[in-house]
Amino acid sequence: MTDVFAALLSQSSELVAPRLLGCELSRQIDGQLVRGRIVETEAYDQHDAASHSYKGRTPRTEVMFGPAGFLYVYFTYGMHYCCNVVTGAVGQGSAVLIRALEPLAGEDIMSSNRGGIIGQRMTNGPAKLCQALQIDRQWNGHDLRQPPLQLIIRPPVAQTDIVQTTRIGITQAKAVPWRFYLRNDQYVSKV
DNA sequence: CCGGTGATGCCCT
DNA sequence: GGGCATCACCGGT
Repeated sequence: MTDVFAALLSQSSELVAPRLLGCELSRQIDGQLVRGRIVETEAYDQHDAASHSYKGRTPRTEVMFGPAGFLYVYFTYGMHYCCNVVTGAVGQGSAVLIRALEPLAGEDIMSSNRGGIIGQRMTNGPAKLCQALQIDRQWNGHDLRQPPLQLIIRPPVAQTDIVQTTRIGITQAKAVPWRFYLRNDQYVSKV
């Protein structure tokens, strides 16, 4: 396959989730660059009771069943957005939740979007980083190869720098170890 | 630092 | 109508 981006993301969410650590989300807002390094992810899959796609295709989860490399944005708890990178083959219903970023550029814009918060609490949670990058429902289904919101693939991080553990904030399939984060990274949402 | 809790809207049963 | 892949704030330590 010549399309490296699609080839990488077309793998299972369980494989893609650790691979996205060290990759970057790049966003342009009013001509300004806002960028962050992914430091924490979680995998979700159709055969996974914690996944939105578990009960099959619905209008809400339609994007999850589409091609890899697109963004699945969902709204939860009446006020928060979270974003996922769709993975796997078409029809598979799998995605990787982006749970935390290390800010690399545009910290002033992120801080402004976050009500003035600076530092780790600016982007150390899935809804926090969406707020910082101004990602909401209108970005659901966005092609992550296209500006103004792109996923930048970086070389894989060393296996020894990755911690694998159980996912956060779910009530189903709590034992499944599909959360991945960078060891000793201060921007991870929770140790 | 820690745990408890209220805010608030949409999706699916 | 119940539950939710969350967050900020509050009070006690």
